Amino acid sequence: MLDNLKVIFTQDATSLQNAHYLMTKTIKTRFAPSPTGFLHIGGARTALFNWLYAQNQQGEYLLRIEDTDRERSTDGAIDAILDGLDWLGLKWDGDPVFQHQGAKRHQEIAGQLLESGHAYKCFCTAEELQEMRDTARANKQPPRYDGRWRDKSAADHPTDADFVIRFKTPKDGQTIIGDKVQGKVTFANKELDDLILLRSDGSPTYMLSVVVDDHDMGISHIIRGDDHLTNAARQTQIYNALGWKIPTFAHIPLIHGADGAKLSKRHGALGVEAYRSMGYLPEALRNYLVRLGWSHGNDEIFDTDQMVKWFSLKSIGKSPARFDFKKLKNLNGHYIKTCDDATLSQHLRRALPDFIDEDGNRVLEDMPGLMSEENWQKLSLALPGLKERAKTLVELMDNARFLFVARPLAMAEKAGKHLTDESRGYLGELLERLSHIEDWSMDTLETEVKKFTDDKELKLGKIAQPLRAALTGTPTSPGIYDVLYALGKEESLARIQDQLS
RNA sequence: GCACCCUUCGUCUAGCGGCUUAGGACUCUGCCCUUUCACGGCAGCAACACGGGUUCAAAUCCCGUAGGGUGCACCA
Repeated sequence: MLDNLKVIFTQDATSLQNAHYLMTKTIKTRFAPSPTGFLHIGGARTALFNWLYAQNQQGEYLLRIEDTDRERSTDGAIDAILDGLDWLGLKWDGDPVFQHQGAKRHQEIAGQLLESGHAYKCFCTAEELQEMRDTARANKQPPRYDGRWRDKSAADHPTDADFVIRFKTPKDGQTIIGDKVQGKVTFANKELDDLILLRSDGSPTYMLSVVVDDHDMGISHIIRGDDHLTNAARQTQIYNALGWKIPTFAHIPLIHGADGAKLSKRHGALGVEAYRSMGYLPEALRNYLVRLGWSHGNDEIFDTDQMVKWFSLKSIGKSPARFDFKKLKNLNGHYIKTCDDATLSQHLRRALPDFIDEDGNRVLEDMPGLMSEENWQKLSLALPGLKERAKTLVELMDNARFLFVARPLAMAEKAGKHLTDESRGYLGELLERLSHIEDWSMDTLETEVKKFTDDKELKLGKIAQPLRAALTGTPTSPGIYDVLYALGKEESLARIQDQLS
């Protein structure tokens, strides 16, 4: 920021104004996942809120990978997170920041804190610390570091032992955080012990790195899960020790599983890519997620523009929400229905190879092999009818199966019931009429079939059901004219013929 | 154990002292529409955790109780 300023100072007045604007007005949010696993649903919502707030304020939304724990961070997890955000449409501004790359700077700041007397060397061994915690617990005391090296002078330090750098938290008084969601939250300083800034191998811990990075990146608003609420107090103390401006906090409540407890595999603790594989649309997931904790009156369905326009930290509630697949599904049905065919096709192609059910089992495994370009064409003809009645892409594809199966069709029991001697007779006559149709369009087909039922003085159901059975082998399907049309004349006639003998 | 946070229909929530016989959405049930399924339309079931205050008036403010959650690592 300072470097930028210098450059701008040499330029004209407009730039100077811009610089001032940058210094004081720019809203910057960040999403800061740790790459130790996939991007789960809670993280996705945190990212969404950060993204929405930045959009709403016309600010920036940055991505920082918190990989200071080199042991547990994996490239696979990083890819999964980036891919997940991309799919959800929560593209970050600029390049992602990798926290471990700032280690030097973090160490420098730790040194600064040491010099200014805000931190100290602690020579405790792991065993000592464990013992400390055990005794505390045995005495029904909170397990905390007792500060035994806090006031030791350099003369008392061993020369050949490993040490960590600890932050010297204020002993008395309280730390107050003003939170946009939680309101004013007060912690007694005696509740907070001296946290570690630098490990014995010299590597910085999360608590140090976040503060330094958020400061250096110019983050104005920290929106994250409320599991970080106590961290906010600790971080506030570090900001104060450094004399840095404290960013605005907004700690959002967590998402629980359907049973009210922690998210389990069954109830949403899945990577967002799992939702893609279950056949959910990103806009549906976004819409569902934004309503978990945030509201705009009685509104339920938002397109992205509306979300951005209406989003505010003020309207975020404080109580945790439970994850409910039923509602997600309903929303998904809505977005499938309203999605244009071309986009829907792309989603289908992308997700089809990985389709799973809600238990995570692979489904429709034979479909990818079935889907020749010709079949995708066929599918696109049937899409308008198909998307009306599917709540997930998996369901949609499953319902589309009749398009691709080979003749003669296997007949489901409930479908076969419609094929009686009587109905076969009608089908035969209808077949004759259909074979003369030149213009195989939905309108013509409808006219022709209606004419047939009029002539015969039949209820439409009398002929539609047997026809459906013959054409699809199933008791349910899209509208019968949709089916005839998508199948095409040749295939339709052949399928009817198959059932006559 | 200690600290902090939370508590309106089964679920997500509206409500921010009187407009409330507490509204919407999902789920469920019934009816209508109808070529099946789905959509859609209509109707119905269903909640202010409990106990004290404050006030002319409380789901809304305060205090307790109970229940739930989160945090308390050389993880992030």
